[in-house]
Amino acid sequence: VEVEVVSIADVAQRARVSQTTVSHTLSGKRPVSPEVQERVRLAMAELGYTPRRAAQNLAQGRTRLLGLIVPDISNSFFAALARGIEEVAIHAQYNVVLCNSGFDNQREVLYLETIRSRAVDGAVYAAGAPPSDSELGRLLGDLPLVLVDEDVPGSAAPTFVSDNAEGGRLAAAHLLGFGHRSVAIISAGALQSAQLRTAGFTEECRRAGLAAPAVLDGGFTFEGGLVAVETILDRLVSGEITAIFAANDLMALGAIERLERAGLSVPGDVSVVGFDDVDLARFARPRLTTVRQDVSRLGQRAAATLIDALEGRRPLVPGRHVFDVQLIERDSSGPRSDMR
Amino acid sequence: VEVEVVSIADVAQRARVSQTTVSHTLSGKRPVSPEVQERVRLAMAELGYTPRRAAQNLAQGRTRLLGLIVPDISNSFFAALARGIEEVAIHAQYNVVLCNSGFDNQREVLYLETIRSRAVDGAVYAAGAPPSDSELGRLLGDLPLVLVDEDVPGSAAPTFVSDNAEGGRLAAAHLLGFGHRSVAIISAGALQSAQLRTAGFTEECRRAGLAAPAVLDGGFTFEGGLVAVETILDRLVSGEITAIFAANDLMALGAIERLERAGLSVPGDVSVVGFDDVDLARFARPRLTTVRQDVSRLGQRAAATLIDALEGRRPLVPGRHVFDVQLIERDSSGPRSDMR
DNA sequence: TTGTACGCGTTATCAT
DNA sequence: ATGATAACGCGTACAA
Repeated sequence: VEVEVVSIADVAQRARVSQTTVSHTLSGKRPVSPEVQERVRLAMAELGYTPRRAAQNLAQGRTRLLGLIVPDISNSFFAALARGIEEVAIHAQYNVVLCNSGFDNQREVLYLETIRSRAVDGAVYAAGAPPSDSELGRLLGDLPLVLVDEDVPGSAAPTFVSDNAEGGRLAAAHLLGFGHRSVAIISAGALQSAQLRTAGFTEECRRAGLAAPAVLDGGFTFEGGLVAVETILDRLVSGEITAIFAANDLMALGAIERLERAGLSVPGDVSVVGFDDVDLARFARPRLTTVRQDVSRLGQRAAATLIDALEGRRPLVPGRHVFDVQLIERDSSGPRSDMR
Repeated sequence: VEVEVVSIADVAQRARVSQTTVSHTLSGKRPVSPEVQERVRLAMAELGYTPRRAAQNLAQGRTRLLGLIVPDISNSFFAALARGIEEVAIHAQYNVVLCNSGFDNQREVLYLETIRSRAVDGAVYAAGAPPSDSELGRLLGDLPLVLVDEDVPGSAAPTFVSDNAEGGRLAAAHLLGFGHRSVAIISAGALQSAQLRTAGFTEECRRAGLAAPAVLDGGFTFEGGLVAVETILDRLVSGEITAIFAANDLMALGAIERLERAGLSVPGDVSVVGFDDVDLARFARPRLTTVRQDVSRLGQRAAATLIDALEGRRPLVPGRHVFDVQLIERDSSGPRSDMR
């Protein structure tokens, strides 16, 4: 079957009107008499006409497409974020282009370049491995951008993040309250969010007169959490370290896995606290004590702000929007063992 | 700061060449002398030129965009699917437009219309609530489409699915082997995949000379699994039904939740087998016995086939590609209690 | 090796 | 209320 492409000209001819009128019948941007409207609609139906997006895009100078850059869509935190963003987008008649960077800087740069080519009208950027300050500006030009979940130092884009430092403090207060005095932190590289969580936790420890906790790197992955625990296993076994704070739930679960494999019980021997409160946290056993972020609100607010700007309702103003977090006490944390 | 738009004409003028030469310097589709190339590249760099995708799209009649329609991106099965597809796409220099339908038929139709407007070059469709046969054809016209995870009856699109019936049989054989004689199935509405899983399971029961199991609906959600168990709680408590097969892991976890809430132990009192083997399955306690699908292979093969067709390498031919499944025995299933 | 000129399908401007 | 025509920015036959 040969493909026949129906253009607005075909419809116009069939309805015996101009292309202009066909266009306006569709957009409603100027009055069209009922009879003509009827003729046009009939012609469109008969021909099976649908306007080509590519042509509309060129003519209107926009695509009604939003870029969404996330480090890992199979991490359910980002999946939930994507869901919230897509939801808001579709209601405003935008579609979302999914960009999964895998925490890879080159990939993120690639996606940012895509964005610069005006393939999308704007972007929501959850950075996993952001380029340097100056590079980011160069890559993006003046394209509307909002940051979510992760600060990008030097960027003037509006930023939507959870109160990571407060989350760290809450986690610390919780563990300190259980009598833990020596805690290890599993953080993740250069990511601001992880650093803030670590900083908040450390600050609370200092306030309690304790030495700064050891900080390990787990790269935000299950595997990383597992390996991190391995490097301090002796101090865990000896009871020198009695609790672990992981900068996300995945690493916390990895940590628990390794602890149990070493015959250590959670929370009997070691308490573990995570961050995010992904679905996994509630299904895992022991159910994970963690700091909950309101992911969908984060995503929805970021997307709504971007769309408001694209629609000319409100310009994008620099600024950090910080969302409350909440400690969810479950079963992976408890009193220091020698205190029970 | 005012936005200055750089077009190919600006570059051409600055490099003192024609637009044609600029275009070919970029595409490499015809030779350009080294000196001229140098001049053009310099001009592009100085002006910060990036070709506009919208214009390229119109000129070339394509967008290098793939649509991906999934029922629920926050279900980690579909998240993994999306990841695999995006991975293949980006390597072939395509981007993915994420469409999350929420198992809502109207939303799916909306997305299919988007596709028809040639916003994308082709689509991967994981149906959650597909339109009727005839409607689908009407909606899509001749747009390249591949189906994944779910059959759509009446569609001629190449389909990539797991061997759902075999999965059902494996689950049944497993439970039958443990001595279970009365099992309930938690299925999901009109979805082909769920029906095939149910059919395979039922077939194996019949082969063993058993009555056909009761079939409940759980809508593929955690909540649905929970409610489904509730409706047969008495028969579970009485020991009349000793095992449950759920058509996906989420419903299996919901079922377990409700069972434990009712004081029934898994697998002590009731065995539960799921389907998919999402991440959750291995983290939940008891760790979930389930039928594993090779999600990433499914997604990758579907995407690769679509892209091959778009690049003109191989046309899309109707046909079902069925992928092997595998029973993963974990801790949520065991011998029938009165047989131990 | 390089340039000219047209087509892609729509929307915006200006005219009637 | 309707129509003619010019952008929009790029790719590419065709020409030189």
